[in-house]
Amino acid sequence: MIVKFQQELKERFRRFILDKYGVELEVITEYPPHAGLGDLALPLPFALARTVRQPPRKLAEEIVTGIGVLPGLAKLEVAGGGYINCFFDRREFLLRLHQDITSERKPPSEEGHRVIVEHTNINPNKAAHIGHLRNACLGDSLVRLLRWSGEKVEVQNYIDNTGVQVADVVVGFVHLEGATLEDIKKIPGKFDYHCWDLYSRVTEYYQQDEANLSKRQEVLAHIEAGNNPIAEIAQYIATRIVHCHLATMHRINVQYDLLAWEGDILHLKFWERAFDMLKSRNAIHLETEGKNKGCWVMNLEESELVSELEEPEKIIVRSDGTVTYVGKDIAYQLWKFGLLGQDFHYRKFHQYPDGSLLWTSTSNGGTDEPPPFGKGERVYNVIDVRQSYLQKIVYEGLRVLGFEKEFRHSTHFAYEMVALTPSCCQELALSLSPEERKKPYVEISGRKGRGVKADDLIDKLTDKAKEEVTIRNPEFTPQEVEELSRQIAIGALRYFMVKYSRNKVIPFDFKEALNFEGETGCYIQYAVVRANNILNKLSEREGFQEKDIGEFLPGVDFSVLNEPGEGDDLWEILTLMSKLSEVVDMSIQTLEISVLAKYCFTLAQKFNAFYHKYQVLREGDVNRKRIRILLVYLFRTQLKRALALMGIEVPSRM
RNA sequence: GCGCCCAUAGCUCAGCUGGAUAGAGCGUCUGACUACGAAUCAGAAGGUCGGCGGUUCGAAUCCGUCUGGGCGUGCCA
Repeated sequence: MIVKFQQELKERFRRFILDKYGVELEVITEYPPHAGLGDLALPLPFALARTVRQPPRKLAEEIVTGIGVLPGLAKLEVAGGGYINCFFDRREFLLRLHQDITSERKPPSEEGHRVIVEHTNINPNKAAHIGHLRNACLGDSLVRLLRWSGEKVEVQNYIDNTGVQVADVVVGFVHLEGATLEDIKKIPGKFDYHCWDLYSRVTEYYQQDEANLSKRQEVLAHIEAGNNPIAEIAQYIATRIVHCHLATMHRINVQYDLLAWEGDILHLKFWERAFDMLKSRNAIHLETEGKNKGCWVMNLEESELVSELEEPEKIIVRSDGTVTYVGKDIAYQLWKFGLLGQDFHYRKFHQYPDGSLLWTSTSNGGTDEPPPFGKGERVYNVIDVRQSYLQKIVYEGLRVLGFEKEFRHSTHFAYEMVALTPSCCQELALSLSPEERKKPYVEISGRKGRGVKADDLIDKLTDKAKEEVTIRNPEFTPQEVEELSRQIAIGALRYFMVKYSRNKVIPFDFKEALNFEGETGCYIQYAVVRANNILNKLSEREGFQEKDIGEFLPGVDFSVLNEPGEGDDLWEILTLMSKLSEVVDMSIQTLEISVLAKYCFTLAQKFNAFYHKYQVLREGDVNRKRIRILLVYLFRTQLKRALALMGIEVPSRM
């Protein structure tokens, strides 16, 4: 809401500078370091001083006296070496803020462009781990932010069901366990956990004797050929694991619109189509000599990527004729933009408890009337930073095909990995080599079965939350405790996963992750719960209803807002609340969910301080009381909204 | 070798496109619950912003360089 207000101000200053000094300047606003210096600062005189060649302080004074009275402002002041500080008219601002926070947000228009966000993308051969959680929390938060800012968003989850990783688990079942499809189907309990252990046993099996690797090749060949028992086993494993992953992700409030299966990209010959396009554009060529003889390679000599490579070429099709992951991904990316001239078939895969449907791609026998998928205007791929180079090649593929706009509209949402601290490994009884022990952290490795499983972490968090809830509320029913601790656990987890900037490695540590105090999701939830408690007590004791606020507002005397003590305290929180949409824009622009996370925490902090300092229920002065009620209500509404953008719910009590 | 990223308080991190006294959380120490529930709050201690140059009226922020660490650079994904 503060953005609109600022634009009006900037325009007034821009025109004044143009009239008086004949200089066209972009007026920049910033926030003063503390509230005493005003609500908005204009460093404009410094910029003007350069062209006009006069001291900034003097210019600032001229501008302040010359520009006169501005709407919405209480006063202007010159400060420091030449800042112009603006003080808002607090009453007017508060009324605008109330209007803004209580009005409905318009839903995205149906005919608008569609944005595609791809995230999660876990290989369907083992349980999800904490690294995958970071991906899903970031991706899902981005989805929520985009939707809130009015975008129509389609969420895709790519399933690599034909790759090496699934093949390895098949090797495990068939060659290590001697299991048939029927045996595998009978495996009870957490199937993804079973595969987690099996997968690392297969890695050991390969290490015992390199000849064992031939089993992987056999299985891969069977999967590719299709219509055989091995392929059936692979598909069964992948599908069952995907259901496990969906269940895990559902626990943390993450949903998808479409599962895109790599197998379908192959069966429907997406790659062949993309291959033709690349060939006809001479974007790739068949290498006839040298070490890449027999491969189709993309020439990157003219790309800025060339400096990252030893060879200015990237193999797209191997000499045995199979396509690499990059090739498949180019085809997929083309499809996402509606550039491939081909489409999947679709059928329903799963229905979420809220009624929304998850669709899946399929190679044949799809449902008659699926909703439209693909044809995005912009595409975000949430993939960890280690794949930056491959992502660049995928986008480069679009560019060399002449799709300049789509190239520019492809965004790799890159984030750093979650790693394990040596102490965390010790806690999990994971063995480390002497070199690894010396490192600050070690990578998670599904292959080695080294990692913290997502469900285990969620369980731990939930158990701890249960303890805490029960200590504080021994009278709660088991169902209440269950629901509240779920919300608290997920809040803690989701906040933990987004509070770090994305280019920071998270060295995972149970103590930090299981914390409910300080800068945590729980802290923020607690602030909202407190605000709700006040509103609930008001309603119990005085029959207050939230809609009463709109009615008493016109009659309130707002002079309290201008008092040095209380006025300034309230004002600080109110201006902070007004910045949510600005923070959301910033988060999207920089792809930093941590910006929003930090904002929520700061807002909660300010409220907690207010909570201790000022009483609401027992305040005798009517105007004071009403303004405090207004603040509590606006705070509650705004922070709850901000938390929802990170998929964090607010418990009714805690 | 080349490319990308990181280095700020004992620990984990913020610090927006350069701007007004470098901020949080955890940990340590001192205080505050007959309640709008202390999963909280108030206060204290703790920093030559990795080193050295440069640009600028002004640099944690931009440029160069060095050091230390991480990750890429596959006919794996």
